[in-house]
Amino acid sequence: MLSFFDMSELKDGVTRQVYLTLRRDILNWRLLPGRRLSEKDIAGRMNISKTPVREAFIKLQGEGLLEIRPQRGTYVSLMDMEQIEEVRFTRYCVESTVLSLFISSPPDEKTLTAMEALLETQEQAIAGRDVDGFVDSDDAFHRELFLACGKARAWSFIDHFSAQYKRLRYLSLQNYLDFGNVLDEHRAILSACRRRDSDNALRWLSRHLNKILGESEHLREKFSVYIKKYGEIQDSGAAHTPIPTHGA
Amino acid sequence: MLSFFDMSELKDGVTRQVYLTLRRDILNWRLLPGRRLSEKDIAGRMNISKTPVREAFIKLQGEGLLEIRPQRGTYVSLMDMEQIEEVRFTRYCVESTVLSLFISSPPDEKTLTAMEALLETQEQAIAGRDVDGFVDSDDAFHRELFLACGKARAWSFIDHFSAQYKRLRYLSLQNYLDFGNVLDEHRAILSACRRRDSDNALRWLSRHLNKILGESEHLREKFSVYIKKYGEIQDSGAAHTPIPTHGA
DNA sequence: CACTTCTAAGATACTAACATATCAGTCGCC
DNA sequence: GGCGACTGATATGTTAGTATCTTAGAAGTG
Repeated sequence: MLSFFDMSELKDGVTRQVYLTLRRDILNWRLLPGRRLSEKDIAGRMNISKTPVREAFIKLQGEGLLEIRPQRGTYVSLMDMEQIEEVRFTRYCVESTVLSLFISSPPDEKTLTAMEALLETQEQAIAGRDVDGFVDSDDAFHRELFLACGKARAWSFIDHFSAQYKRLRYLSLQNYLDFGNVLDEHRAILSACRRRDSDNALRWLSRHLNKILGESEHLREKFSVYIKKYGEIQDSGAAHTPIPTHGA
Repeated sequence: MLSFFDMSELKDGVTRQVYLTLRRDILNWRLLPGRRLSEKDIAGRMNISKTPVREAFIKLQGEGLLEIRPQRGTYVSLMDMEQIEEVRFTRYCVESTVLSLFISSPPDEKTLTAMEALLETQEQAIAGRDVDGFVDSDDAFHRELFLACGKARAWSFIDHFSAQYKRLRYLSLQNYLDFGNVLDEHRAILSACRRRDSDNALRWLSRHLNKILGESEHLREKFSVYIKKYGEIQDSGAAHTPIPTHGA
């Protein structure tokens, strides 16, 4: 319940601290889509001036997490389901190729061991109902795959514009508590890699990345106020309505 | 020879103008890799204050075109060949899938016509030795493909982190004047699309995107001062040496 | 001469104040 | 009552100046 203006630590760069704090709380759903943010307000709460806040806003806008309307206001982005789908598509295009690469090259025992270790980390996160820890080890699992193929930067490209995707994943995990399924999918992918069974590895990866969209149909109704609508008037509606903050 | 502080127009957003001006001149090679930029200096030349310059710097850093060293200085990024290679890899993963999609779905005559029109635009650019115009229509050609498949955002993701790739392409075109080859490749891809010949379309796409790396071997020697070195001391060397500006 | 310390210039990081645009609500006119 | 102009509050956009950090080079020391 520590709200988004914690400021317990600010060693390097105030701008960076603001950025990290806001980013975490948006992905956490402590700051809900559509919520209005104000440079002045946040600067005041954090006892800093507006400029670092403003710069953090700009960075977050670049990741699609904030929408800055010039001279009007800044809002936490609504969930753009079309964008999330295209992130998934892009990611699948790249990651399936990386997975094939990994399997077709000589199996890298060190990487396989590291990935197994991450699965154990995930198990622990499940036991502790630690959504954040689970999400971190999920990312680390996939990242390992890219690193093993010398595609670290390709991962960081994907990671960079996956912010909205991650926000949906967080919601999905919180609501369906399907941690175990994700873990099973990881196990299946890894096991197929060990067997050098490319077909099955790709099948499981596809299922793994697609699942979030399958679930999104269920989420769509329940969380429709947080989802961006097309075809309606773009400048009003849900984005402007005050939304209960349930956390501050 | 109009240098990078032109300021002929500044209708909306000073920050945006600074951003666009700097971005153009970096991709143009009017601002060379390794060159030092100063907030104060640019602000002074443009008769504006430092903040908009600073914000433009941050955006350009996000695209990998600038390197901001806190409290030290801001430099035009050196060419990071490994990053460019991974951009190419990522792009090929996505674009080959999009191309397959385009061919396997019913052929979209409107799109094919539009792409043919773009080829004519390219021909004109070649006739006029207009590198910028050529590059623009090159991008437009590929973008059309993504739009036709409903993957506009996927294109914008790729486009966003392709800045360094584009800079290398500009150099390659200026030095090898192989406009015609690029045009031929586009024609081959389009013609394969018309014949719904997926294999050949993909082969030509692969050749098209790979070419830049083949050429980069030749460029590596001639332009080595502009290329990022790994394994050396990261905090000194070429990046700091004053480099002839040949334009301002 | 080799090495350390000091210093001043100049870079980004940040602050505080001002400029400009937007919008909801109100006033006044019909 | 209905409708358009005005206005105050407040948002971001921009400016100018201050603070802090880094570094090159001078000065001092063995």
